[in-house]
Amino acid sequence: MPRYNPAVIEPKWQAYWESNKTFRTPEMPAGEKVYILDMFPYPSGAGLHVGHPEGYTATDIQSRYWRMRGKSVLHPMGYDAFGLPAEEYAILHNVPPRVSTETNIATFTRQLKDLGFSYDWDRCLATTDKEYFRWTQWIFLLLFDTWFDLEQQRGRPIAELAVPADVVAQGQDAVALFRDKHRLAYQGEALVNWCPGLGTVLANEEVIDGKSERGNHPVQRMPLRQWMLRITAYGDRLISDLDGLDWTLGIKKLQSDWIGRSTGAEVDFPIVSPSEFPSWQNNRIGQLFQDSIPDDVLRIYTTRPDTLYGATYMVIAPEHPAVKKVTTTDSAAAVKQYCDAATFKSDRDRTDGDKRKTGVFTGAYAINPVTFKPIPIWIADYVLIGYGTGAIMAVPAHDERDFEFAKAFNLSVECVVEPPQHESDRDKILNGDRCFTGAGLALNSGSLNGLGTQEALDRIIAELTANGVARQAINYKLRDWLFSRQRFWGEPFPILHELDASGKPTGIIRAVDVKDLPVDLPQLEDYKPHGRPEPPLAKADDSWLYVTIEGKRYRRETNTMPQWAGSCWYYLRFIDPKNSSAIVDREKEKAWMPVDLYIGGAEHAVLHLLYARFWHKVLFDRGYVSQTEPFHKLVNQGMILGEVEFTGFKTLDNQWVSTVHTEKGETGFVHTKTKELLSTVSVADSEVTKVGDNFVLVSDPSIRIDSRAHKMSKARGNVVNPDSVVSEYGADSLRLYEMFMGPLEATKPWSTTGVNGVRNFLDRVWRLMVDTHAEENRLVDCIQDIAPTAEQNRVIHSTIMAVTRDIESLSFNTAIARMMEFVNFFTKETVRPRQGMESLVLLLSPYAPHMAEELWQALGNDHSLAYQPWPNFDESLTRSSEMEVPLQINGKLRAKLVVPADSNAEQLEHAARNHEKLAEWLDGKQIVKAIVVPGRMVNFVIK
RNA sequence: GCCAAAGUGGCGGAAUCGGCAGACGCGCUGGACUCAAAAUCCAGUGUCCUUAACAGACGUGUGGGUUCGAUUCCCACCUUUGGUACCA
Repeated sequence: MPRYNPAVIEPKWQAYWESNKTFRTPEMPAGEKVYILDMFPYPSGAGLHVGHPEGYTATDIQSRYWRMRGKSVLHPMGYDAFGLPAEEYAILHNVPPRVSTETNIATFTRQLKDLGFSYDWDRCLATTDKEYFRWTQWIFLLLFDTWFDLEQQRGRPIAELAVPADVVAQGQDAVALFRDKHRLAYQGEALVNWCPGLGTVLANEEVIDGKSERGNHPVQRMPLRQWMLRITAYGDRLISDLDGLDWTLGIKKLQSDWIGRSTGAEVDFPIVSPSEFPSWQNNRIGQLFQDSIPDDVLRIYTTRPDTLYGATYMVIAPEHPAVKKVTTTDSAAAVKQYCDAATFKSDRDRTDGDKRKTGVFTGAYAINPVTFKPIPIWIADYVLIGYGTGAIMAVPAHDERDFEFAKAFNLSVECVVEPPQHESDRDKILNGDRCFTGAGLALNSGSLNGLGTQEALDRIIAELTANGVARQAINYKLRDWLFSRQRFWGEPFPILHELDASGKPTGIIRAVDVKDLPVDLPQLEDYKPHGRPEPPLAKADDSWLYVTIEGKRYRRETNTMPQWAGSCWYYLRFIDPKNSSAIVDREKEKAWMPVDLYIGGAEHAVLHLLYARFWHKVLFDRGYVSQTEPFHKLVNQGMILGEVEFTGFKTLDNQWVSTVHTEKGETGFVHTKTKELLSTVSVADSEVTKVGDNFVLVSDPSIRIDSRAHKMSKARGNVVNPDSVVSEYGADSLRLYEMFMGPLEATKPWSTTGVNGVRNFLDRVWRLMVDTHAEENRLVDCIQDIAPTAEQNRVIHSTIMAVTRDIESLSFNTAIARMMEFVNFFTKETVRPRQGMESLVLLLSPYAPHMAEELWQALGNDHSLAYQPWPNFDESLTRSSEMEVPLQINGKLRAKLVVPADSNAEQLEHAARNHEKLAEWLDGKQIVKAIVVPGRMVNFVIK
């Protein structure tokens, strides 16, 4: 047989697997199941990136391993294909997004198949498939049909929502609007990034410094009718259910911080004159705190109601509805100017860079409901309209932000929490010259005086609740999910807006009947934005846009769903991809869920995983899935960087500058002292050397050189294309290399010589078994049907043991190292027992499946090894009869001792005391203590 | 600023429980084979000092600590990477 040639072997086995449907998954698991899932890719025009095969190989190894261990394995692949790039491409080239998407999917599929992944391709799906998004729309309708019962903490059908009698009395339309307000999918006004220059709405990521990323046009924030999903209702469950998941603590914390639950109180501050206050207060006593905010108050949210006595001013967000109402005529001009400026800043810009506080006084005052004193109402953009009530009480003595603002605008600071004795700067704090945010004893706080922070908190909430001016409240940093996009290439909403005789919306909406799903996208001639903040679907023909049902005319919803929608439930569809009567068959769902192992990039740690968990919980509440959580174990693979590069810096007159004297300026790297712009120069390996911890120029060691791996990017020109790696080294080498680079979770640099190294290993495996000099298929003569020697057995069985253990703990790099040791050992053996060779082939098969199949065939087997039982090991054969034990004196290694492996502590100590090399160390010394760990070491403590 | 992860040879990395630091691979050096080269095979390869050799000292970002013994545990600090950004 000839030399190892992946270009021949790999297509051969890919064709074999495909035509034999080797990896077809049964409808229902037979015996134990395991569901192993990749985060499916967005099929971009650039094709597969070397980052993709990293996670995909890891899951493929797991899948192939568990098949050989006899489990039913579900291992599917699909495409997250709705989204912006296809639409941008359409605008640029006038190609319908569906066409470019299908081209890209074909490329991705070809590339994935070239890598030999064992997906059940019959289950492949794309979120853009009509039969798929039909069910995405169906789930939206389920969200639309669900309200959240706070008492029961679960979603229930909208029909079960109790409608108050006074609403019922107002008639059918009132009832409909009441229900619409409680649905998990509801319409609301939300601020969007409207870019008049581009004539479109932009995502937050597309806005940089208040300008559009493309074209640098100003972007304005304006409210627009949007579909929202009430994810906040599930906030508590999304936090508490993290407990049972096998995810890293880091990701769990990230999610729980993102949800950001806080507890505190809502408090009403009346906007009345001091003389009106007593009557306002009297009216409130004994009253229930209302959901709707009365006209004469500012409602605030605080986590520290115990500091209420220290509230010396109030701040409302520039977008707060009360701005117009409270602003006095004298302040009107300044207020308008400030608020207008704020609309041109995104949340991010407001907080970016220096944190100098800005604000403007409204001229108005509110009454502090505990001190009864009037306090000024300010407008400042450090208060966000989207959190809490969009208004705060400012307690500068005990909140850093308020303190900064108070100092900037010379507002009074009153200390109401006495810091503990050990706190530094106590006097300053008590004088209001420093801010203190910790817990302490209440001070200058009426009935709270002397109470600890927690007691004061409980007491004040109780008092104010009794007085009808406050109530306990919970808030989340997490906002309701803005679910609509003013884009073409997404799922249309299955929603109709009723029109009156003149064609105006009546405000009444209805869901498209389930039997009429899917609502397909209309054909459009032109995808370009039209200059109004309105979605492109509004340009569809009337035949698509308008619908008449039971004599009423409706206009279709023209927003589309965001890219997240399709990825929220694809893991369910893989279980039953062809089902035409349900999202997934309930029995199959019960049998296959949850996903046992989910591997993907860390960039989805928050949003995708949070959104999918939310949908899953709604499906659970409504009885469509059997478990509360979809993804049992989650692993994030690390990023693969480009090759390590050495970079030096030079001035314009070509003088080297050591990296010690460089820093990042606005337009590039500059000299620390002169601020002169420097050019970066790539330096060859041979021109640098390491001195101490740094690399320096060989020609001038005073010049330090930067050494690092950068993210792969087109601009830098360090992108590695998997296709070219496959054609040069083979898919098995690529797979093996990506697993050998280091731990799966780690960020690691690419290295072409490293790929060469694993290819070299595969060549050695080949030559271990195949006679490369023979013309025909022939094994080497060393392979014999003979029992392994004890030493060979030790290698065989300890390799099986280690590789098995490492595969289960996802430590693929060390598993490969063990197989290399195996090959190094047997290469030297002139007699190679067939059984040992077969074990190696099976161990290697999840990593390098093509080569393994080829060798398996060469060893005389006539069908695929995909379901061949995983080799067993006998632990007793891994142990040798003798072992080497280190001997230490005072913890330092001084000698080594060969003893029978089963020596006990006594024998070990005895042998150690008589070891001739230790004699010189022990001579004239006294052994104070002997530490003997059988099978490990001996240590004598001497004096 | 805050949160998280990580710092080990020339490089990527390894080291189940606190017990021989540097497995495995790359690179490098030498040797065998060859007319020669490639390929392959074999051997060596942390630093320093010394030696004919054995041996020895130092060594896992830095500084402390706990321990018979620390890459591993504790404290403080430095650096890098990723995330986050006034959430009251």
